[in-house]
Amino acid sequence: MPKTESFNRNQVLQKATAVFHKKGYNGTSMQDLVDATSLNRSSIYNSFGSKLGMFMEVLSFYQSSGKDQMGKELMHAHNSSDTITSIFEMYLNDILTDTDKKGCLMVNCKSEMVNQEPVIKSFLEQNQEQTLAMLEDVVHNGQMEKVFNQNQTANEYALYLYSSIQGLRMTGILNNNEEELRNIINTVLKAIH
Amino acid sequence: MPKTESFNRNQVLQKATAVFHKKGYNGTSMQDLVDATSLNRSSIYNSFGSKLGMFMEVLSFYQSSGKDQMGKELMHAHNSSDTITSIFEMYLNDILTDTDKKGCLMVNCKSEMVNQEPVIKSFLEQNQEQTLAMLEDVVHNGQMEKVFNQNQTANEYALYLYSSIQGLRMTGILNNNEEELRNIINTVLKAIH
DNA sequence: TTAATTTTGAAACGTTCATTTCATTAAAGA
DNA sequence: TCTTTAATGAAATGAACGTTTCAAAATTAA
Repeated sequence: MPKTESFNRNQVLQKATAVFHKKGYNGTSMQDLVDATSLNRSSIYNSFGSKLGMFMEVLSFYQSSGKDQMGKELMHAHNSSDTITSIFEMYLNDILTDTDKKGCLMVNCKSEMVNQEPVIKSFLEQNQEQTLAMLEDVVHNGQMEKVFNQNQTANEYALYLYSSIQGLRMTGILNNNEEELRNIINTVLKAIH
Repeated sequence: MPKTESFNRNQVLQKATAVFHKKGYNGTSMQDLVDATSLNRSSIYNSFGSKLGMFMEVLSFYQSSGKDQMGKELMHAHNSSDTITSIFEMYLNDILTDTDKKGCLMVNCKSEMVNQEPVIKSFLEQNQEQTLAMLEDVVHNGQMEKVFNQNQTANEYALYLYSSIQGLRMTGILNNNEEELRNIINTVLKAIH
């Protein structure tokens, strides 16, 4: 009976992600989203409920895109040292190809919205937990393989790496000198080796 | 002849800083600023030109407040190792006392506005240069005193520390566990010792 | 083909936005 | 005191905001 949703939801989310990423949440207007997605204003409200609702889906989309990308990158890693290097290489590549200096959507969102939107805060908390768990796993494996030191627990090193990644992403906004960024990464990774 | 400006400009800037810090640039309305400063709308425009003009002065105010604070902190530091520790202690203290999880105004501003407002981008670039120069100076002194290693140049370590500070400030938004944050700092500082 | 359901388009909703205007009030040097 | 300049208050500006409305068009199962 029903007419089914005719647009490609992922394509729409991709367009919306690009806008939110470039202009931030508060800097993005509904008109921006209408223009970018070529969707009708009503269709956006029918499908996403509100601007915030759409943004939540954009965050999820960005998150799972990042996971997919990481999954691919880590296919070629044969040990924990490779893995952690690949993770940082991925972020480095993101920075170097971010020609308009948008930074990381997740980091930007954290800085803009954690103290304003509880629902966003919750999302970012669970995102942080997931990332920390992933990093802890890698570090733990590396410590078992004796390629990482055991001066600190995998849990402690995971938080250090997480913090370093955020720092790298912030630094990359105003500095995209590959050599200098690689140097930061090397220094960061020395701590765990 | 003229009636002179009657309000205390620094007091006004302090109020305005609090608002921009809490809500971000795009999240702050002129009405918010009128309410916070108890200044008339016209007085704000007479004295600061525009919302962006006021924000620029707020950034300068925040920057010089930070410098003052750092100057005081570093009075008690007797060597380079003390100095760099005090710097990180200062940021840690900022995080632990930031009860409403606003983060760092400068970092937030970087993530929100670098790719939108050239005049803000320029300000942040020169702020970054100053901070890097300060850090490089500390590291250089420490290397001369042989309390820091010379595996990398003072310039390279300065960028690493700068990146680490930004990471710490971002991490502190969702995590204000003092022990865990101290642990990050210790790991960061191990790299240069 | 018909009935059900959704997408679409366009306009309008009331609110808020940053900024301007201007007459009034206040202060200081001449 | 008078003139000059600035601060003030309140209202208005027009544009943009997020959101809603609703009739028309489109699509599908029966």
